Amino acid sequence: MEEKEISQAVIGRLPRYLRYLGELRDEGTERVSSQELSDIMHATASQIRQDLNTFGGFGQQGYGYNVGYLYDEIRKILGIDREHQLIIVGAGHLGQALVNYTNFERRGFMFRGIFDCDPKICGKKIRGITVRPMEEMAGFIRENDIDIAVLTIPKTSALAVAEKLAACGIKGIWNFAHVDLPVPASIQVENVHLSDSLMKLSYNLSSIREEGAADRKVDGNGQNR
Amino acid sequence: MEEKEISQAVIGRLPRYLRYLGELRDEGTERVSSQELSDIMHATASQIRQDLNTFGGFGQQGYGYNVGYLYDEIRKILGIDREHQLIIVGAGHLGQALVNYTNFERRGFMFRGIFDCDPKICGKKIRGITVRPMEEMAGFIRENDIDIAVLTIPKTSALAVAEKLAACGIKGIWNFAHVDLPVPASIQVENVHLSDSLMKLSYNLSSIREEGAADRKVDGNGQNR
DNA sequence: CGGGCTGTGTCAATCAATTGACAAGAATTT
DNA sequence: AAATTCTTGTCAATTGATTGACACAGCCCG
Repeated sequence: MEEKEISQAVIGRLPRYLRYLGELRDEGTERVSSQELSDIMHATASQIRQDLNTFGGFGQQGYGYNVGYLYDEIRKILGIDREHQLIIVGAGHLGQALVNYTNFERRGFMFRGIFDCDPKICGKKIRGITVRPMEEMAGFIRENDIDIAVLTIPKTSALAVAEKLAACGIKGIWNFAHVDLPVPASIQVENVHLSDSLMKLSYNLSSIREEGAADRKVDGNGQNR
Repeated sequence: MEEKEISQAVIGRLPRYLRYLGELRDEGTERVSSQELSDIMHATASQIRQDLNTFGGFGQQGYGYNVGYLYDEIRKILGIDREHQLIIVGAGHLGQALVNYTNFERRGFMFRGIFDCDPKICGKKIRGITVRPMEEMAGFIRENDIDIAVLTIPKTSALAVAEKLAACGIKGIWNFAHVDLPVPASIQVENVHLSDSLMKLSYNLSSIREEGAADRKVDGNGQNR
């Protein structure tokens, strides 16, 4: 399907491009040059052109990029031009918070089911979705064409659940459990290790940077430096 | 304070080292070699040695690394050998979920206050912490030596709040709002852009990898490849 | 409809990160 | 106590990512 391996660094920047393009589109801007984008996003124009060119020539010399067209193309590249069917595994606070966050559905990530091993929670409804027992998970995935499972369970049970998910043919796992999941390479895992992120912040706090207190500098991933 | 700039790539791997070292320590292992760690973590031994050596010679030739000692040293490097005082700004689902997640406190990240602009929520208690109106935030930060603010508010209000936080001298922001915060460089921002993370997963789903369905391969950040 | 201008696509150069190789120090064995 | 094994710290080589430079395509103005 793909010609040459595309670096995760580039992929990681696409959602950010999409975000700024969406804003431009919403305010009625029709065209944008890599230089203008670069000014807004605090990235180099060269990087923007290089990144976009990985996927094809979306721009036009002397004109720039058409905002709406580029926006749609990036959506296609990211595979968010169609719906994804998700389930939440683990109906704890975080699982419930994610279900209640409607922005995901606006982007085509549809929560179809919630599963939990605690029988006390099963039957309860969260934003209209019934919490089901774990035993029903495998069947549900197959019947409802679920492609992504969101893991919001403690690390202790994460491995067992991941194996179960792998067995019933899930394609991707959005993993909030604080472990690395040893699943087959055919399953994509995207980790959200919140405490790791917090520790990084902690490190950056302690290692005070002088930097002459320049007003601000945001890197390509929107991180301050 | 620091001698040479240390790359964020290295910092990003420290929490993962810490996690595996913690597990080794808990199961009573006293010493570990970079080779052994490399086998467990699926990273190259060379990278582990290189990373650790950025901060000093923690190991001993012919012996390896002392698990407990290395664990403590990495904690110090990350600045999690002492308590951090946090507030949550935005008492929505996500904010509440984070407050209820006790693992952060176990690592020294103490939630001291919750703030929200909605007067209907103010006064409510979440895990014993009262939700306060935004007006009290600046005073609270100063009085309680808060160093980190957790931003779990919609993107529309995030910029204004970030400015307010900057004005009252916060040191770090853990940003869950889907915007880049233009704060002074003296304030550290760690972004958790959940929808970006989901989009990355979506991309990796669509670009099917053949890879001979090798059992698994986990990269240095615990991502499958 | 031609000339100047703009701005992409792309190649080369630079910079950064990762991996490999090995000398030398410390532990362990004999 | 010498020999052997183990394993770090570090340097060099490689690989990967980012930036800079520019030819040329297409727009826009007169």
